[in-house]
Amino acid sequence: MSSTIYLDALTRSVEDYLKAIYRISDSGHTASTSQIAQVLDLTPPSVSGMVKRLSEQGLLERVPYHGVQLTPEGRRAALRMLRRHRLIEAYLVEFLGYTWDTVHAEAERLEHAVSDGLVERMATALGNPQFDPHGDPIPDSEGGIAEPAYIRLADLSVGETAEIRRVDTSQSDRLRYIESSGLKPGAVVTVADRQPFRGPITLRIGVRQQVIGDEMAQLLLCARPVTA
Amino acid sequence: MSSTIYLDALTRSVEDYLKAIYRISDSGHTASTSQIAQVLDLTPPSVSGMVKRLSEQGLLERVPYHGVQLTPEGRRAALRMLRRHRLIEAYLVEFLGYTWDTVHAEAERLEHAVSDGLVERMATALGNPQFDPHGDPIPDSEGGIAEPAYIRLADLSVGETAEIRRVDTSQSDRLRYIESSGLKPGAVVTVADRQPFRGPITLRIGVRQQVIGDEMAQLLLCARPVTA
DNA sequence: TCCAATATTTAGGCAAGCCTAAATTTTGGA
DNA sequence: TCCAAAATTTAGGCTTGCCTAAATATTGGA
Ligand SMILES: [Mn+2]
Ligand SMILES: [Mn+2]
Ligand SMILES: [Mn+2]
Ligand SMILES: [Mn+2]
Repeated sequence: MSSTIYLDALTRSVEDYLKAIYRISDSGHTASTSQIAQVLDLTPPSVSGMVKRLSEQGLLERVPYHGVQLTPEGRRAALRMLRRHRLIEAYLVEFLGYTWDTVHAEAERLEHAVSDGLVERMATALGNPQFDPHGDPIPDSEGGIAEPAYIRLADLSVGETAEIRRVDTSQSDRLRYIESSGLKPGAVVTVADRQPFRGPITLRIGVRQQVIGDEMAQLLLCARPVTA
Repeated sequence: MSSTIYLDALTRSVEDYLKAIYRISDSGHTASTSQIAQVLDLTPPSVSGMVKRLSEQGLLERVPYHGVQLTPEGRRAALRMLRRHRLIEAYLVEFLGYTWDTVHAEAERLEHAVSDGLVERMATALGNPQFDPHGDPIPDSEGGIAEPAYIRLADLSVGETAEIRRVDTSQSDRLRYIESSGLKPGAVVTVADRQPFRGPITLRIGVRQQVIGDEMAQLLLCARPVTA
């Protein structure tokens, strides 16, 4: 078997599969065929076939009918793609006038075409940022990643204050709404009211007030204030 | 038949075929199967098959056993790729520290992944340049291209003075040699001596003197001085 | 004019990646 | 415990794009 995998010989499809599987199985868990199919917008049989090939290549471990998990090699490849994707997003926003709601689609293609060298040049131009425009952490070039544990805004109690740090979506319409509501990463909010049954949440943002639904509140990842 | 071709639905392979055919058939001429195969580093049967598909798609006209020619649609697609390729090269050199001998390979991949929007943003950031780092003309976004008629340095006579404007190679070793000899676009040279039988040419570059072989002299495209 | 060398195409095959339809396995509720 | 619904895999097929080997067409020199 191939003991070393040449990460830069992977196809676009394979790279997107590995990213998807990484995303699904954030904590030691397993990714199912249908979850992968949903994320990549493919049919389950397509995923089933690809996943078999990837396990033969040593990029993931497969238990038929029970899902897959990345091997260390697969994980390395996935993190390499995440670094690329997020640095590209940051670069396009910083230097080429992109906005956070338009940058994802562009990065989704470019991530497969840039060289390692170009990625590092972009990182240098940006000053080696830790986070992309959505607050997603950027893995370092050795494949290390810091995944801070955030709380969803939907889980805060009335009276709590927190800073929005990360946004858990790449859908343009959601992102535009979040921005127009003043809820981008960096915003500090206080929960003024919460209606039961996943009802609307009323926030204080500075002097303003803003009501948001549960679906949006689930997307906003926050950190409680530094207990100085 | 499809009367309009969606240029942004072409595959990477197809885009590279069209560029290659455009390059080969610079003047109304025809591109042969083996020429295309050589440029793209493929076997003639592969080219024969692809070329048949492309002619069915209306991107080129094919006379079996006698070569192909781009249709207006095919030409449009080829020029679109040239614009992308050359603007990407210019951008990487201007803003990301690339050198002219390393930039081609990167652009060869990125040209297929960028969106029209990104290309135009790069063009704007650059101030809509007319030429890339190698002196290759950049087609405008409507598909117009100015191909100035240059003289090869190898065709200048003793005593003639000319400005180097364009370099007809993308090979890194050649480019590095040209740069180290002070023969980049912009350099003004005078032919001091020419040996017969495609022998070495001696140039004066300012106060310096430089001897180059015929192979190199063929790559350097020049303009005679403005006859003020 | 003819024929051998050269160029091109045709034939047949393969891998990657996708699909639909059918078969099989797992699972959760009665 | 059992069985129907849901999840997954298998079977079979298609397109793209490449290859090698064999057949065919073109061409230039004797
Ligand atoms: Mn992608
Ligand atoms: Mn992001
Ligand atoms: Mn290319
Ligand atoms: Mn160039």
